Amino acid sequence: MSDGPRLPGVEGEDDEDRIVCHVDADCFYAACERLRDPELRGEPLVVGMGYEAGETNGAVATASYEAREFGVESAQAISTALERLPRRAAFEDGVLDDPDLERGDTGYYRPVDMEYYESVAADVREILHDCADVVREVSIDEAYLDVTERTAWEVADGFARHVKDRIRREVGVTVSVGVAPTMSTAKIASDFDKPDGLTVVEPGDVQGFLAPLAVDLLHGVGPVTARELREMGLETASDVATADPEPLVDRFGERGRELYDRARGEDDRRVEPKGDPKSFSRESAFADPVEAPTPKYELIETLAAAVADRARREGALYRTIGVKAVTPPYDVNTRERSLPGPIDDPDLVDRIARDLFTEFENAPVRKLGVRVANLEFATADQASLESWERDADGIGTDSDAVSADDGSAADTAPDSDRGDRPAGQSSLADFR
DNA sequence: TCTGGGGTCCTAGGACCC
DNA sequence: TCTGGGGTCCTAGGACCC
Repeated sequence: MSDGPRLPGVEGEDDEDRIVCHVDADCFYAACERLRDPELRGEPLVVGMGYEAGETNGAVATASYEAREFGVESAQAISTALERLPRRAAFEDGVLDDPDLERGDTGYYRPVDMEYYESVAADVREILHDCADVVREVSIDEAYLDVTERTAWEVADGFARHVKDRIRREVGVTVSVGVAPTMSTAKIASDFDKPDGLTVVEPGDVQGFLAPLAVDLLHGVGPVTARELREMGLETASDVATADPEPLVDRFGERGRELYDRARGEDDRRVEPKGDPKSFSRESAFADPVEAPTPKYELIETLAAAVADRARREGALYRTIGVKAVTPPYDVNTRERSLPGPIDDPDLVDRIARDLFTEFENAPVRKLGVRVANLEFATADQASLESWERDADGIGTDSDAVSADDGSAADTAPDSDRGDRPAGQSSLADFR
C-alpha cells in the first residue's frame, strides 16, 4: 500500500506515474561478434583482452551463456578463463597438452573491438529513440526509456515486445527488457528473465516483485555492502524495506536512505538524457610490477598524450589533472592537481602527470593511469545555444561571454592542427 | 575471482573565506 | 585571547557499475 508521505500540492505534476523501460542487450560484445561471424553462434565464446600468447594480464569482458557453463565469468582473469575453457583454435592445432580433451570442451576467444560494437550500438540506439521520447543511454549496451506517452500498463507487454522484435529483426541482437514505474525497478526487471527476457512490473506489483530478491540484486549494492547488510541481518529486499531506516543511514549515510527507498520500490528519478562526461582517463597494467622509473615514465607519457588527445577530439577543456598508481598487493593511489582555469594543453598534462607521479617513481607499480577532470564543453555550438536560450528566457546577459570565447579554440575538434591557443591560455602553461 | 579499462558518485578532512 | 557557524573548494580514497 502507498504509505509513503505524500506532499500535498507541492510538485504535483512531478508525481505522475511514469512507465519506464530498461533495455539491456544480452552478452552484447559476444552478440556483436556473432553478428559478423555466424560460425560463432551456439558456441562457447569469450570476448576479452590479453589472451594472446605472451600476454598474461587481461580479463573477460563478456562470456556467452555457453561459455558460462564452463565457469567463465565476466571480469575474470583471462588465465582462469583459459583453464576452464581452452581455446578452440589451440585444440584444432593440436597444441593442447590434455589428450582427453574434446572439441566440445573448448571455445572461441575474440579480442575486444569497441569500434565495431559502437557501430552496432548506434543502430540499436536509433531504434530506441524511435520508440521513446526520452532515452538515457547508460552504457554501450544499456538504456532507460520513458515511454509514458507511448503506451499504457494494459498494453506495456506488447509495446516492450515490439521494441525487442525491432532490435532483433533490424540489428540482429537480442535484448532483455524490464518495464516498471521507476528506473530502479525497471533495471531489476530487465535482469530478471535474461537472456531475451521481458518482465513487466505494474505499479501495484512493485513491492511483491522486489520483496523476495536478495539484497545484492539491488542496484548499488556490491559485495561490500551486501556483506554488511547480511551482518545486520538483512538478506532480502523485503528485509531492508521493512527495517528501521535509521541504522541504515547511520552506517551507509545518504546511500543507506537510498537503499531503503529502492528496496521499497521508491525512486523519484526521472529518465533524462545523459549529460556531458565528467572525466576522461586512460590506464594500463604491466604484466608484472615494475620498479624501474623509466618504463613507468614512458607509460605516463603515453597515457597523458592519449587522454589529452581524447579531450581535444571531444572538444573538452579540463581544469584538473590526475594520476593513479596501483602498487602491490592492490593499493590504489591517486594524486591530482587543479589549475586556476580550464585548459587544453597536452604538454601541461604530461608535465603535471610526471610531477604527480614522482612520488611513486621508485615504488613497484602494476598499473598506471592518467585522468583529466573538471571538464568544460564550451564549444561554439553550446555557447550559442546557451545564449539563445538566455535570450529566449528574456534574462539575456553577456556576463558569460568570456567562457564562450574560451571554448572557441577547442571547438575545432576534428582539426588536429596545434599551435593556436585561446588567448590567456599561454599564461597558464607556466603554471606547474 | 590474486585483479582490465573506463567511468560515476559519495565521504571526510583541511584550507580558506566571511 | 579564545574561538562560532556557514559555505565552498580541493584532495584522496572507496564502492560501485558496465
